[in-house]
Amino acid sequence: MSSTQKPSKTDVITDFRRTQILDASRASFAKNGLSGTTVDGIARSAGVAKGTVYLYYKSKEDILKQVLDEDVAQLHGLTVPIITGQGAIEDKLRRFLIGVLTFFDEKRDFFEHCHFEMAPELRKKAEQKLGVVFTAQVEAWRIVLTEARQHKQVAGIDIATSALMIVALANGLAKQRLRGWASGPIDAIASEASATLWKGLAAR
Amino acid sequence: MSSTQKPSKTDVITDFRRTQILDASRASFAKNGLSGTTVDGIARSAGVAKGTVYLYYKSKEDILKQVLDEDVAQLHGLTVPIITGQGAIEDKLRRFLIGVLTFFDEKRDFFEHCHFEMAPELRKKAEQKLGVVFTAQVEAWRIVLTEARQHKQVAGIDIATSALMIVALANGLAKQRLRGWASGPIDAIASEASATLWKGLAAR
Amino acid sequence: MSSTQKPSKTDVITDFRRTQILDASRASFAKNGLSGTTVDGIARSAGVAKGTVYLYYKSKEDILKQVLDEDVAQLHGLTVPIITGQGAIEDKLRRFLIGVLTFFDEKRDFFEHCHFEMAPELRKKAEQKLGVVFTAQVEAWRIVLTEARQHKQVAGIDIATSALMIVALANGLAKQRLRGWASGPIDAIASEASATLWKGLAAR
Amino acid sequence: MSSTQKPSKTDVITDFRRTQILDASRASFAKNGLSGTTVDGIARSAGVAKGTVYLYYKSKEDILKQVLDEDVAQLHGLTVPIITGQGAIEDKLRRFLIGVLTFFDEKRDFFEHCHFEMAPELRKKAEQKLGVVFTAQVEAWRIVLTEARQHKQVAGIDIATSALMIVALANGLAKQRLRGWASGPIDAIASEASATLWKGLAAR
DNA sequence: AATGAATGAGGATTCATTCAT
DNA sequence: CATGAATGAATCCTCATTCAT
Repeated sequence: MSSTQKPSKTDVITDFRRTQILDASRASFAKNGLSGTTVDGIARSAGVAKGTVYLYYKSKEDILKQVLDEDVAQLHGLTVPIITGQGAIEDKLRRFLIGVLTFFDEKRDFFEHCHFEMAPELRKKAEQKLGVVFTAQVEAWRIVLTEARQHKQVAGIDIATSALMIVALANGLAKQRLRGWASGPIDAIASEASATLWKGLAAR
Repeated sequence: MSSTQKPSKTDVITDFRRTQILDASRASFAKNGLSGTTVDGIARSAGVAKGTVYLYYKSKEDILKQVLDEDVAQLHGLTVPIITGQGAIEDKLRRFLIGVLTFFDEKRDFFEHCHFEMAPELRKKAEQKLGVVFTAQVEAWRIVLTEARQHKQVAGIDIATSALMIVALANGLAKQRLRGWASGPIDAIASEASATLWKGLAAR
Repeated sequence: MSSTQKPSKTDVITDFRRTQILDASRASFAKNGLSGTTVDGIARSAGVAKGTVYLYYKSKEDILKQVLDEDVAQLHGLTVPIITGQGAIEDKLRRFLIGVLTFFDEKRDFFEHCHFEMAPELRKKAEQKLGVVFTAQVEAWRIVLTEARQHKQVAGIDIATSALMIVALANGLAKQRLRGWASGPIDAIASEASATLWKGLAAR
Repeated sequence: MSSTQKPSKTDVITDFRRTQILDASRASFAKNGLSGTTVDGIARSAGVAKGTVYLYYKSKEDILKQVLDEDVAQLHGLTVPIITGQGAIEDKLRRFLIGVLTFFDEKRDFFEHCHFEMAPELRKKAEQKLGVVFTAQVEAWRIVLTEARQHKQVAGIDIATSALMIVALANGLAKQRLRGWASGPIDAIASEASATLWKGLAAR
């Protein structure tokens, strides 16, 4: 009986349109870059008229914000639970790397490529949002590592830097792949890298 | 007395102007992004008239190419010699990280931020150039690690991935700093990270 | 009831706009020359915004092409049927001169004046198109004269040059008028010139 | 001992420069059209610096004026003396056609092609100048024909139109050739056309 | 006299946004 | 709700002209 149980037809259409437009936009941002993407093109891809786009988003910038928000949320959901969840650290490490690499492999161009074509103010905001995720990742790792040190599992003196390293390595590897400078199966790379990293981090 | 000792006045002016314009452009690309940078703005920053910019560079894209070329060359010169040079691997690791972090710290926004606002074709070229440097770094590390393994200094089975990890970590850390998600003195981070990484890579 | 009877409103608007813009362009090309014509000016004359011009024509050059095509077609339709149609040759001659003179009198400046301000490649194309009409005129006259010779109506040995003369005379007279070096009623000139020319061409 | 006998060195240089620049300009106007011709290009072709051009001509328009003046004078000198000179009318006709066709064959593109790219005011002036020559031609023919009629050599009632026809035919033929729509030796065309025209004009 | 670096007005074109239908 | 025609600000680039050397 709640309003969420009986979405009006209008709501359904609205949802449909918003998704339609957002998907087309994401694709275009990834393919053509931010300034290479035109509202005309978005409308055409989405199969609606240009004016319709403005019924659902108030500007091109607004569209970009939504795309970013969705992606940031996805990245967060895909990685932080792994860190804070159950399991051996080395295994978490491996699964974390897989998560990050998979996410960026899927986003391909968009995330890295278009992120920085934005107007200064928007860029700042976008970076803050993405920064929140990375900071969450680092923080989650810091907690995990701190606890592990108490169990003498890890040796590091500077836990904060260790946490940073993990996240940095994950993103660095993702970027290499993104740009095509490194290829090969994600699993293999994640296994190898997590093993090496764990060896570096582990006590003794 | 040779002609190289007495550059013509024209040459001096040309050099001066090109530098003047390139510096203004680099700053603007970093601050405003690629599409946020206008030739008018570049000219104003450089203290010359719009037309003057076109006396020295044939288009906005041409300017960007020059900026990229210079930066890529600088990154290469700043990092590869460290890897191929003399010294203990752990020390090289530390100095390599310092080199990469320093470079990107200096470039601040530009390199990462503007790199991806480019037109698709130009982007491809820029990535190829940057890719050459990263590939050179990875290859240099691979050679160093391979030799080290022959001396039983490193344990890795998959040397290629290890080399990739080093470069990825360096760039990942650089990016974190670039975006302000990680701060602190470069030296400290580099020392800590290289120690940990070396522990992971070293034999035994 | 067919679709041709009920053109969509869009079609009507499109037709209207294209005509509106083309007319303004033709006038400006005639008055100010090719490089003296600005898209801004065309838009102002046509009573639309600059951007609107680009909704209907993809470039200034495209507009010029359309103007030329229309005019070339008109010239063709106005002259060739006279030559190939029925009637005494002397009468055709007179009517042909009238047709050509009338056409250029109407076009006033444009046709002759702006034709040659074009970029080399476009100029070549325009000349080819106009050349097609003139060649068609010459060829039509050649056929008429050849047949007339078989009936001993004309004396000429070199029919090809005679045909060329007719067309050249028509255009030469048109140009004189166009530039204001010759005035007077078209009919009088056409009558006099065709009589003289026919006397020169006719047998005996 | 007059000043014309001992031109100062400066005068010689001035003359040389002016000729140098004018020749380069004429060539460029012919090849690239009026707006396709740049002062930079003229200077380069003439082998001088851009600033030097402005030492001898006060503007691009000024250069064009000079080129036109020279060409108009040449056309005049090449045709009017033939008409007013000695000889049978039919022969004069032939030689007149040859003169006009030769002139335009030599000028090729320039005269016709660039004449009309000019700014309105300049165009008017240029047309006036050229009009003077054509009017002079027409007037010279009118005098010749009028006298001939007194000797019962020509039949025409409307001598003015006959004179106009001659000049129009000459220019019409010249244009055909100019644009490549008619080729063949000038002499043959001139002979054939003058014969036919004379037959049309002559008494009986 | 000659140079050519510097200028900046001017013009073609694009595209985000609005609004009447 | 949806449309797409219309808008005009913004941007890149050209080139005639000037002037310090």
